[in-house]
Formats: sequence, C-alpha cells, structure tokens
Amino acid sequence: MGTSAERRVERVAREALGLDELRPGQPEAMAALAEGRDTLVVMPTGGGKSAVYQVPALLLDGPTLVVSPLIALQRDQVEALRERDEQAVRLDAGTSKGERESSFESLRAGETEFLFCAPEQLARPDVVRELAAAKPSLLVVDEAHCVSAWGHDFRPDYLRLGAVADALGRPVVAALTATAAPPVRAEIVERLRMRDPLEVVCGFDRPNISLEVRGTTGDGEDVAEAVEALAKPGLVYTATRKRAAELAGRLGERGVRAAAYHAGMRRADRDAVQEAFMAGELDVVVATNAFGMGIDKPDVRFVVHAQVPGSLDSYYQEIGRAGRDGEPAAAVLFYRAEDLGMQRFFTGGLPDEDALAAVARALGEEGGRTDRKHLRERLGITARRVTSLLNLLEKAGAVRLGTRSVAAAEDAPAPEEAARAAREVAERHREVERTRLEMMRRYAETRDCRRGFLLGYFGERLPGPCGACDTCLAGTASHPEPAGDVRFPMHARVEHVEWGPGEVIRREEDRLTVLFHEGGYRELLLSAVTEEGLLREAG
DNA sequence: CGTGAAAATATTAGTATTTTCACGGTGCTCTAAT
Repeated sequence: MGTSAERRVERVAREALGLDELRPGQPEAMAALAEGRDTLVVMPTGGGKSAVYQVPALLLDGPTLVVSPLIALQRDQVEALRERDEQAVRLDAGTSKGERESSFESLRAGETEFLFCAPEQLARPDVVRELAAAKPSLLVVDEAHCVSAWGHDFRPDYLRLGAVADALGRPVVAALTATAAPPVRAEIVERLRMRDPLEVVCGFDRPNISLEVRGTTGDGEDVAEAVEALAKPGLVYTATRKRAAELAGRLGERGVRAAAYHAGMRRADRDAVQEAFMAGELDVVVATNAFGMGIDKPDVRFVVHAQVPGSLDSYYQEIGRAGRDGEPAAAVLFYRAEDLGMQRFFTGGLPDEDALAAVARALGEEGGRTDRKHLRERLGITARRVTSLLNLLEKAGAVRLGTRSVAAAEDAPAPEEAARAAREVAERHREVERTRLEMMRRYAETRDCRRGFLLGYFGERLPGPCGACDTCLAGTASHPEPAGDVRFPMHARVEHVEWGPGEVIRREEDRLTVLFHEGGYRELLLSAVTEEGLLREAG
C-alpha cells in the first residue's frame, strides 16, 4: 500500500528507528518531506511527531535544524537521538565559543545530522551565517503553534523564522504541532513562508476524555472539593500564580499530595515538582500555563481548569494532557463569566500611535535602513517594545524586516500614516483575539454537545452527539446540524459583506458560526443573514 | 475587565462605606557577582 515514497520512508523508519508500524498520517508526511515538500503536521502528542522529521532527515542530503521553544525539550530530544547513536547537538546562550565552533564544523563536515536551538539563537547573524554554510536540507519547527501564540508579543523571534528560512537557502520546512485550529495553521504557513505546503491533520477527537463544565463561586473551595473526589493523578490549571499556590495549599490541607507550579518559582523547585509528578510522588500539580509543554505522562486521569483559559486552542492543548493511555479521563472546567475579564486583559492593549510614528520617523532619519539595536538606542525603549512596534509596522506594509535589519518599504507612507495603519492592524488583531475568547465563552455556556462544539472549532465534524459530555448526559444536547435546511451547511465557504470570506464551522437550528479569514469567529443569526442578504455561499 | 488591598471619606467614637490603585502569563538571553 502507499506510494513508492511512502514505502521508502517505511523502510527507513523500520531500519533506522525500529518502527515496524507507522501511524496514520506519518507515512504521508514523511514522504512529502523526503521529496522536498514543505509540510504542516498536526498530530496528537505521543502520535509520533519526532519520527515524522527524523526519517526524512536521514533521507535528505544535508543537516537538519530543529527549532524548539524550550531548552528542556531540546535536551530530551538530543538525548533520545544519541541513544540511537545519531549525532545531535544543541545551541543556546550558555554554549561556549569553542563548543559552538566545533558544532558548526562537524555540521558542515556532515558528521552531525541534527542541531537543536530556540528561535532566539537564529536572530544572531553569526549563527545564521554558520548554519547557512552547512547547507541544511530540513528546517523543523517543533511546537509550531508557538509562532502564532507567542510570536506577536512574547517571543517575537518566532515571527522571524520565515526570514531565517530564506537566509538559510530555503531548506524544506516541517512545522509540527499537536493543536492548531484553521486560523493558527494559516498563520504558521504564512509566517514560516511555507511554499505550497501539504497539511497533514490527524484526528482531534479524544473520545476517552469526558467533558464537563461546572459553575463556580470563584473562592476555590468548590474546586478543591471536586479535585479531592476525582481519581488521581491529575492537573489543575489556574489563570494566576497566586491562585495556583493558594489552591495547592488548600488541597494539601485536605490530604491530597499536591504542589504548585508556575514561572515565578525557582528553577530547582519547578524541576522538583515536575519530577515528583512524573514519578508518581505527587497526585496533583496546580499550575499556570507554564506547566505542560513536553509533559508526556500517560496516566493523567483529569485536567481541571479552576478558571477559563483565553481560548479553546489553549483549552484543548491543556486537556489533551489527560488520558494519553487511552483509559477514561475527565476534563472539567470551572466557569464564571467574570473570569473572562482577566483573559481579555491578557489579549493586551493597543500600541501608542506616537511611539509607532517615532519608530517610523527614526527609520527615515537613518536613511531608510538600519538595525534593531540602533533604533532601540536612538529611541531609548526596550528591545521587546521596538520589536512589537516593528512587527506592526511590517504588517501595515511600512517596513521590511530581516532577522536584524530594518528597512523602509519601497513605497512607505509618511510616519504618521504608517503609524495609523499599524494601529489599525493591532486593532484588527485584538478584535480577532476577542472573537477567540468569545468562542471560549460559548463553549462554556453551550447546551449542545461540547465535543461537537470543540471539534467544529478545529474544523472537524462529529456525526452526532458524543454521549460523553455533561450536556449529552443531561439530555440537553441537540444535534447541532439540522437536516432539512441546505443553505450554509457545515464547512460551506461563504462571503460576508463586512468580514469577507470565511467557512461555516458550526450549524445550528437558527444560527451559524463562521470563521472569517480576517474577522475571526462570528455567530450569525440565519434570519438576519437571509433577510438582509449579508452572506452568500462562495465557490 | 475584575479583584483585593489600602486609603479616603462618612458617620458619629471604633466602625461602615466609597474611592483609588496596582496587578494579573508564557522563556530565552545577557550580565555580573560568586
């Protein structure tokens, strides 16, 4: 079965990695990469994402560069490769000059196949130069949803990876992630400048995870009581560090072996908590979203959210850490409308138009070409702020950015005009973020099948109510797709007078949810849509 | 946007209400002192 390329990757998987049987999606993705096609892979953790790039890496002539967000994840992967006698090295801020040089040398000589680093390393021109000289054949972006989730404000070097790929001479690009809704996938492809990419999306459904939403008073007592009663081990997510510490304490008082985990703790303490949890010495970790990436503990029996997260993307990512062994597990969300307020805060404020104009003006005064460091010093603002302002100006078409270089766009508008356009970009972005939060609210408040809702969000369809969520059990879940009306069915491509093109991702009796490419997720009443002629089916 | 602590004001003597204000998440990196 399969194409000849698929048979070839299957053979390499068997001989080099000892994999007798490939999982759904793997052969297809491996074959595409081995044949030089950019590929985006969305596959659950534990579904064999590492093998997806390791097999083509061995088939393609030239080293493989793996971009991974956390040093801890890089270490794990390097270790796993070395156990199989593959040559793998890592690069971070702590790597000595001598080590760096010998790594680059062995990479150029073809003695090392894999190099791991964080995107920040690739913002260094010297690193990019050395790597380009080694002529990498494959660029892997692991946890690729970080491009969209972190690139805009938190770790802006994620947005520069497309430029890095160009500077490296355009190796084949593999983007891997466990969770990405359609707009996130589109952004990954755009930002990494992937060319005609193949998208391999494996099923999102995790039927062994039951779904439930409960109301909460917000004082934490109800959460503690519920957690005490659940089968262990499990995870509890909170929106703040303070609440994580408080809830861990409360659970301790009830005799539950629990500990807090958040980024404000000392490194050693964080590591100790994670190790104790992995070793089964802790029953519950109460954490902020700092906990989880790279955690692959098969027997997690529940993931409780004491407060709503900011999007269904985050939510699904987090509950996906439950029940990896396939045994029953529970996802319980404690919901209170007030908690959405903090998430709205996290979606961020709008940039100062004066600051945007100042950046644009400074660039002009530098002769339309400079670098980030220069701008930062000239304007006396932090590196992060410069980057965030530049990113907006770039999206507004006023500047062009390399990894370090900054250039005015060819027909760049006047600074004030550029600033206004950039602010509009930020406003649109924030608006879309808010529609994502709105989807989180609607998930929590729906009376229909929650699994159907979740899968619809990720662009998939569940044929009927799942029977394993609270609304199904309570009997309020209806089939979200009425049979009779054929207008605007699930997945129909549509066009709205204001929001432009989009796709129907949810179809109810009297309303539609459409994901617009530019406007985010919107709920539309069918009656209004038809009477006013706001929406039409497109191609 | 919502919360909770602290300060200011109000009511009537040690406490009750209103107003103000700071704070809230994710990591790599680089630097300096040990």
